[in-house]
Amino acid sequence: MARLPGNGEIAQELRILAAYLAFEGQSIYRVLAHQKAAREFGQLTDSVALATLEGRLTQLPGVGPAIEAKVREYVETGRISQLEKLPSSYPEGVLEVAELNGAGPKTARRLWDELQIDSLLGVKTAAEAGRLRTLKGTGAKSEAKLLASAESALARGPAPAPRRLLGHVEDPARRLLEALLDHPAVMRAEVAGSFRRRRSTVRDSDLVASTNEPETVGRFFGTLPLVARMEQSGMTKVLVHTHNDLDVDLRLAPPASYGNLLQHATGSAQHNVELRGFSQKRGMRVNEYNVEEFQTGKAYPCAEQAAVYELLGLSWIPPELREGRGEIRAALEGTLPRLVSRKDLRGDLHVHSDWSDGRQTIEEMALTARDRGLEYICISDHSKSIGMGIGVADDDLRRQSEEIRLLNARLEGIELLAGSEVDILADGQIDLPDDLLASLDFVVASIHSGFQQPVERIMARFRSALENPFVDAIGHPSGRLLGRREGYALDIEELAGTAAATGTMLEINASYDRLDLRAAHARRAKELGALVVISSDAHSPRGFDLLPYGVGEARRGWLEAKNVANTVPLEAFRALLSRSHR
DNA sequence: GCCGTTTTCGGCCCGACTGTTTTCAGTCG
Repeated sequence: MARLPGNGEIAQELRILAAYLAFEGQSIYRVLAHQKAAREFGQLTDSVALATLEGRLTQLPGVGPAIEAKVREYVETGRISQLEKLPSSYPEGVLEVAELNGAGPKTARRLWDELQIDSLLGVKTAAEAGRLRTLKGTGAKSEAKLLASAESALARGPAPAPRRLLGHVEDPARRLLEALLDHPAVMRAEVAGSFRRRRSTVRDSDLVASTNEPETVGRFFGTLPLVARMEQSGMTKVLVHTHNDLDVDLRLAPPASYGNLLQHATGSAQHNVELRGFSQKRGMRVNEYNVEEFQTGKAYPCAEQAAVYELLGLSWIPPELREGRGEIRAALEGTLPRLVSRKDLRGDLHVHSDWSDGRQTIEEMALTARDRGLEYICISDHSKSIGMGIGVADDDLRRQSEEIRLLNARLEGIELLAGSEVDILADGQIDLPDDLLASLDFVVASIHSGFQQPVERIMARFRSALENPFVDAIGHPSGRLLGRREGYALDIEELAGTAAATGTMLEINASYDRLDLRAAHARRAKELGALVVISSDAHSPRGFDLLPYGVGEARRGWLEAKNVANTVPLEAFRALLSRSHR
C-alpha cells in the first residue's frame, strides 16, 4: 500500500456515491446515510483510512458494515466498484444538473430520461429552445430559473459556490440586522445560522426577527439598499440576494415563539436532527413554533431559546457547540464545558509593529491594546528570515527589546513583553541564536516556508522547535489560509502530544482568514493536555478586533478559560512558560 | 444504510415556499 487516502478524499467519494444513489431514485435514507458518513469523515481529526485498516471504523456514529466495506475497498484498492459501475450507466454531467439551483435528483433524472439532457450545456440549450416546459410539472417559470442557474454555473465553472469568510460577512449581516431592529414593528432580531455558531466560513446569512406584522417586515426587508433582489417571500420567510452576492434568509415569528425560531435557525442541521431525535424518545416534538408533548398534546411556545433546551431536560448549549459532536449527551449529563469568552482574555501574545510589517509604532499598539482591555501584549515582529525586507535583524531586535523596557517604565496600565515571531527553517532550526532567544520574554515559532514538505518532514521541524527550550508557542500551526491555501500536512496527535509534554503552547491565530488551530484541532489539543494561546496577530490597531474570531474558534473547540494561557494575569502567565521550568 | 432505556424491524426532524397542481411533488434549509 503506497499511500493512505485522506479523510477529505474518502468523504468526497461517498458524497459522489450518495449523489448517484439519489439520482437513481434510491431510498432517501440510504442517500442520507452516505452523506452523514461523509460529513463525519470530513470532521474527523483521526485518519479514516487507518481506522478502517484497524477495524475501528464502525465505532463512528453513522458507519455500519456496508459503508465500512466501501471505505475499506477504497483504502485498499483506490476505487469503489459500485461507484465505478455507475458512471458507465449514467453520464457524469447529470450530477452537475442535479446540483443546479432549483433542480435536484428528481428533476435531473427526468431531464435525462425524457429529454436525454446530461450536462449543464444541455440544460441551457434545451431551455433556450423552450423544450424544458414540455415536461409535466415544469412550466415557463421553472424553465427560466433552470436556464439562469445553468448559465451562472457554466460561467462559474464546475466548482460549487464558495463559502465566504465569517469576517467578510460580519459587516453586511450586521447592517441588515441594524436596519431590521430600527423598524418599529420588529421587537427583537438576531443573526442565526453558521454565523451565530461562529463557523470560520459561511454559505449564507440567516436572520431571525420577532414581529406581529410579518408581511410588513418582509416587504420592508426586500427594499433595503443592500438588497439586489427578492428570491422568495412568504408569511414567515423571506429570501433575498444582496448586491455583493450574499444570500440572506430572514425568518419571522411572533414574540411568543421567537425562542423556538432562533433555536431552529441557529442549527446546525445535524444538531437539530439529533435534538429532535432525542426529544422524540422523550415524547416531545420540537419545531420552530413550540415544543409539543405527544401524550397531552400540549404545546409550549418559547419566547427564549434557553427554554427549548430546558423543556427537554438539557442544560443550555452554546451555539458554537451545536454541531452534533456530542453536545446533547454532554448537556444531558451536565458536563458541557464553560467556554472561554473574549472578556477572559488578559493578554495578546502575537502583535506586530512598524519594526517589521505592522503599520503602527510599538507605543501606539500598546495604547490601543490597553483601550481594548488587555493587560499585556507581546511585540513579536518577524525575525530576519521572513524575507521581503520586513524581518528584523538580530541587532535591531536587541535594540527593540531595549525600547520595550523603556516603554514599560513609562506606560501605565499595559505591560509589554519583548518577543519575536521566529521562523522554523526547512531543516527545523530556529533562525535566531540561543543567547538572543534567551533574552526575549516570549517566542512564537512559525513555519513560513517549505509548505510542500511531506508530513514526516513537517513534523520533524515541529519536534525540533517544540524541544527548543526558548520556543514558548507554535504560531498558526497548520499554515492554512481559508479559501486560498490548504496549509501543510499536519499530524495534530503528535503536535499536541509533544506540545503538552514540552510545555509549549499552541496558538489559535485569530485572523479570520487563518483561525489556526482550527476548532477540531484545538479540541484535540485540549484533550491531549496542551495549552492554547489565542492571539490576534495584529498588524494595526484594528487587528485587536480580530480576537473575538479566535475566541469563537476556541469555543467551537470546546475550550475553557483554563485551557487558554492568556486568560491569566501576567505573573501567572510567565509561570506557565516552558522556559520558566528549565 | 443505520440504529435501538419504547423497536433487531420499521422507523428515520420538520416545515416553508414555489410552481403547477385541482391536492401535491420537489427543493431547500
